[in-house]
Amino acid sequence: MNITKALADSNRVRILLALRDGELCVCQIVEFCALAPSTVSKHLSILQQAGLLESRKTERWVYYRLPGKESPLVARRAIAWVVESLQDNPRIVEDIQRLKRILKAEPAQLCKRQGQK
Amino acid sequence: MNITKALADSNRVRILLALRDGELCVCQIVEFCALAPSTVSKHLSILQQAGLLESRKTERWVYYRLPGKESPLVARRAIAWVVESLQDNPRIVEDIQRLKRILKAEPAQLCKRQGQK
DNA sequence: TTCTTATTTCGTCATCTAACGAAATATATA
DNA sequence: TATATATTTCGTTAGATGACGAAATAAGAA
Repeated sequence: MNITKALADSNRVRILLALRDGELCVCQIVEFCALAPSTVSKHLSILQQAGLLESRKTERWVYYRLPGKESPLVARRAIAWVVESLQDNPRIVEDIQRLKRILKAEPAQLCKRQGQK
Repeated sequence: MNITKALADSNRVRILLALRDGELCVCQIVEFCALAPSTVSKHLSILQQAGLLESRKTERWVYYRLPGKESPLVARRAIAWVVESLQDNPRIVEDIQRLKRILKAEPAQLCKRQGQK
């Protein structure tokens, strides 16, 4: 099934957990993952295809978020399982810390235009 | 993580659901999957490695089963999710029907020695 | 012991996948 | 208009994965 394949890559799982506290735009996720934008874009598309992410576009930026209460239960349960299973994982805990730093320290660095607003 | 990778292959997921009603020996799983024994053995080992299966050996036969209540919660939740998500899936429903036929029709055909007992 | 059966391990091959950079697309600014 | 920024699409490549058959291992039965 789509969902299990989407969850089989660790970078994709990390992205899901990074979105736990709210949406992020692609440049922020790219910075978080430390991967090429094209690679991240592909990961995001696989997650969205599986119903594990939703997105909205504003001006030049695309924001991704976890599916809301209207979304299919299968996907939401999968995410719930991932979050419960991994939120105490050392790697993930460190990820979240680092994400907070990224968001605080350099909002203007990531999306250049966005920072100026 | 191990579990998500183990769930990423559809034959492995089918095996998990086939074990929902109780343990099966490898020959029965081989028949069910219609794959080479070596392939099935590898799948079973991956599932067991991930904590999604347990096994016991009796005489010449190895029986695999879903993890019991003593087993780690993470694995049991993953299986619960898989079962809930897929038990109504047409392919899986057909799988279970076919499994029942396999178990009834040719117990002696599968494991030759076992059938004679 | 030798033979049969059940399962696993190993080596090989074809296919899948994640990574990248280059180019295409979209949108806003100069 | 041209330029800059943000994201996606495409083509390529290295490495992972699933399939098989042959051989190894385990455990009775002849």
